[in-house]
Amino acid sequence: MPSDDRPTRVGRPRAVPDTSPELSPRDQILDAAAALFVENGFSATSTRAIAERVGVRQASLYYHFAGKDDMLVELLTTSVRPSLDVVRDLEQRVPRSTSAAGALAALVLIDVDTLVRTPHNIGTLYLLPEVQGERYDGFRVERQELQDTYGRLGSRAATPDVALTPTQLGAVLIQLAETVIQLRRAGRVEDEDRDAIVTTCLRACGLDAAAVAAARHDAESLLAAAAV
Amino acid sequence: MPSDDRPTRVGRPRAVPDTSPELSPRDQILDAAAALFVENGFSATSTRAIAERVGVRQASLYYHFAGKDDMLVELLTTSVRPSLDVVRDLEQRVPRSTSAAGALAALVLIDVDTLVRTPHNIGTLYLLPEVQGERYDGFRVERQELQDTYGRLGSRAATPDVALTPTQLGAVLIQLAETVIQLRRAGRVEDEDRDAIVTTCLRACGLDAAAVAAARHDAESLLAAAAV
DNA sequence: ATTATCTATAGATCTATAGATAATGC
DNA sequence: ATTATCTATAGATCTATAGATAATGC
Repeated sequence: MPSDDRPTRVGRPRAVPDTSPELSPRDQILDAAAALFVENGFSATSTRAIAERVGVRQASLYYHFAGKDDMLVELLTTSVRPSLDVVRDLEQRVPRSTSAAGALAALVLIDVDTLVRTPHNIGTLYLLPEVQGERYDGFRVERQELQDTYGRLGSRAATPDVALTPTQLGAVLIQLAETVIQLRRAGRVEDEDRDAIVTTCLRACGLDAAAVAAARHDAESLLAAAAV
Repeated sequence: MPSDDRPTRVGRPRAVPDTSPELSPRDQILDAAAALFVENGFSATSTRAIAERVGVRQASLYYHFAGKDDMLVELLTTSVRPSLDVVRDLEQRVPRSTSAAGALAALVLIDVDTLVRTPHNIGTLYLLPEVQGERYDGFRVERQELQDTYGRLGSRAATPDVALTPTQLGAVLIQLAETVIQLRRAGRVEDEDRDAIVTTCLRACGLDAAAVAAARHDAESLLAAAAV
């Protein structure tokens, strides 16, 4: 038989034929929702707009999701999760011999990289005012854990003349890492931009040029070891 | 005559008596809108909700504003304007003798201070996705001017071993200053938090502990001179 | 029988306009 | 006469549910 037979799906066919059948309908919806939430915000995005982008009728969304909220919840958690996983692993595995500054540099690299690679600049979703609502507590807890890790690693890396508390460092460092979100909004993010962010995080911890270079080197080995 | 006569106003009286007659109706509306936009976002805030908070009927808003958009435009511009005014003045007036690092420190201090003092944490409005729309071009131009100033002053202040371009520095420094927005979201902002931000901005430019202290000292004199 | 869609629609908004009304100002 | 409100409402949404339908799976 000719292999260009569309792998037919169960269920009533769509009125408009599926343009990306390689994704599950659920993932198609999430992708469309992400793009629209990022561009217009959550409340300004109607379920109708999401459905149109997917190519299904508005009501069909409710077969896959209970409502818009659930789409946002899922997008948020899948967006911190990768960083958080690597981070948990990293903080445990960091051998005594490795510099805290190296570990911090590795964390920033990973986090920035995740934010750059994520489709539709999903990182902006953190900034939506709706995410302050308790409906999204779970996500905010995970994000706080990431911020705390920044604070711990930053404090361990910091030179003695840095007066910031771990809490302050956590806030400042995660904010710095998220500069990449704004850069992406403005245009393409180059390798030099990522370097600039990593370096600045290390500078914030009081490291001088030589120490920054050393930390970046340590980060490379750490990440090479982590990549399976 | 007894002076507790309410200074009666022109126009039909409100159904519910005015709770803050010291503000013009226009300012009452802006204040309510600011609070609600910050808490719930722009699209999630209905004109009805704004009117309720003010204590007037929904339709009455349209006597003062053509629509929600116009409220946001006005809030945005009045929120960058103060920083921008001081900054324009500062950059011109900076005498040759003053250090660029001092000028940068002064800029950060002013900007952070503005963001801390502004009612309802209005700075968060920058982050609303709706503000990306061309309806708000004017505001974004002004903000870009502020960011460029960060870039210029930062570059002049930076030690030779700092590899960031002025553009990169501008993005990083303004992002750092705006850490205060997130801190305010989380709770009260202490003097130490502001210090932490200023110091980190200077560190980002490669300054060591001694240079940071010197720059902060220069900033004090600059600001003392600026305050009329 | 199960799955994934569709059509149709109820009910709840929400924005903006038209026109009336109740004050002060002249 | 002017000003700042009010009441009433049209028209356009928007979310979510009910129930029908057209595929595949067994």
